[in-house]
Amino acid sequence: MGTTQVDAVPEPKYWHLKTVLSDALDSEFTVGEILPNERELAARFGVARATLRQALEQLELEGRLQRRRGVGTTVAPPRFGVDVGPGELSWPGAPDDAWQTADCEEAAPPASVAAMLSEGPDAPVHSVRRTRMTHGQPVATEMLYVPHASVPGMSGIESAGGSARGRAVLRELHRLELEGQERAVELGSARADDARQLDRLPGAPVLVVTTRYFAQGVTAAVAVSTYRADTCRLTFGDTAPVALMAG
Amino acid sequence: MGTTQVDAVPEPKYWHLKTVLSDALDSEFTVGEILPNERELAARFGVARATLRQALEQLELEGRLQRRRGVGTTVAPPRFGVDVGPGELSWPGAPDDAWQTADCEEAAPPASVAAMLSEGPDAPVHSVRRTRMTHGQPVATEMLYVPHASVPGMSGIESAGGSARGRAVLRELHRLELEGQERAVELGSARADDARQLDRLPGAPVLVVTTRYFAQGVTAAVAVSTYRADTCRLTFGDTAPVALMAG
DNA sequence: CCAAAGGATTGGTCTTGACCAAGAGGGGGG
DNA sequence: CCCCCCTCTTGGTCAAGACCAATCCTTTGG
Repeated sequence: MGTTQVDAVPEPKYWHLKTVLSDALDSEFTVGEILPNERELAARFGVARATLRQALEQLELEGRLQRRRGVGTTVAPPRFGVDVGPGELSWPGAPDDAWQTADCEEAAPPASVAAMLSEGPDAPVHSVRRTRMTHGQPVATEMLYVPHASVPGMSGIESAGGSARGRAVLRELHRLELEGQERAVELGSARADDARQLDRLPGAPVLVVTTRYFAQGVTAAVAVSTYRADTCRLTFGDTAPVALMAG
Repeated sequence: MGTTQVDAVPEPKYWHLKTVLSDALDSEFTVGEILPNERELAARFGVARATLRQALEQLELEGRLQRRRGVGTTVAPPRFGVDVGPGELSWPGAPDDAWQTADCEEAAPPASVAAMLSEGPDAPVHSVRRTRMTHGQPVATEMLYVPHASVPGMSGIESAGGSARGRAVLRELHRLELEGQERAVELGSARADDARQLDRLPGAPVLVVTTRYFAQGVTAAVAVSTYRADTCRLTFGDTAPVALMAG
């Protein structure tokens, strides 16, 4: 009766709260500033802490907030523009933006990767792990799967694992003449080991970039790169002009 | 004392639960099959419903599950491989995979887009909305922002809004000789209007692809494409061989 | 025979309250 | 003066229960 007809589709509280907080972040807070703690915020907005947390989780997913246990919730800086193209294997690595460490073992690749390898799912592969740093922060961790057949020059040699062997595999790969690649991006949640590398909790949202490199007609390597979705915007190369035609 | 030393870092219940469910999905369920309802699952595993839901949300984020209110939770099919490159504007649209409808208005672009336009943030732009369908399902919705200056041929003409005008803008754009593009992918959460187009709830995780098209040295158009993160794997072109050099 | 009404089912939202674990910071002992 | 330990703060996890909203399906009435 007296109520205006605004509530045709009632908005969830956490959704409205997210909007309010988002506006407040734009107008009343600066990057790095710390917000009041969750209990106080919940009280201030007159909602349960669980509801408030639902709003905060949304904002964290969008990269607006950063939360750390024992510390507090801070306003996140804009996402890094992280260049991922045309293929990390060919990327020299600019200063303040480079791949670090490259451990290597003989772990079997996951089924989804094994299916891409030309040598069959049981062929031996090198598994090289490396981590990408930007502005002093880890933004990605990658598993590179290289069939032994792709780098025959070092098979059997350098039997020790670790970063020395990993770098050797990468060196051999760079000698190959890569003919092309296939690439896919999808959303995932960080496994426990990836989360540790990325300084996040298990299950944190990540962008998974799967790159398949071709050489001499076969799959020379498969890279599965896991980027922090909260801090990264993936960009694709510095736009060498591409031929586009009219429809 | 008597406890074995397994619990160095106790695993959250929802995380363990997610693993158990994930394994069960692989071995005991088929795509499309419906799971027991949340209350029963929670009882079966001896956890609170909130905890069970936390595990289900993770699995949904990973595209393993699909949940619909009033219906139930079903096992999701593998993600679609959706081709997004080298640029939707140049994509003819295969059968069963096409852009539909193209409504057009004069809405002002968001600040992040306005900043990319060469004509300044206040220049008039066409805002074309279209939706991409795959296998009968909506997988993406896009807002295309085209400065009036980019399509002078139709300024003032076809003053009516709607899909006719939208298609006219697209037609004019195809006549341009595009010189290149910049592209970025990031994680976002669906706004209310996007969620409606994608048949999802507001806040659903989406992959936002921002493409900037260049023509004659200026930004001819900016496309913001919003893909359902639960059902899509973004792929980039059918791999025209790329020149890669050795390090 | 079809359409409207109504109830049962299911996931979505919200509350209250409790405890746990990671950091930060202060105070005391070496 | 430095380092260790304790405590406090903060976000993370978990429980139990209530109600809401979308959907499906049966029943009822035309």
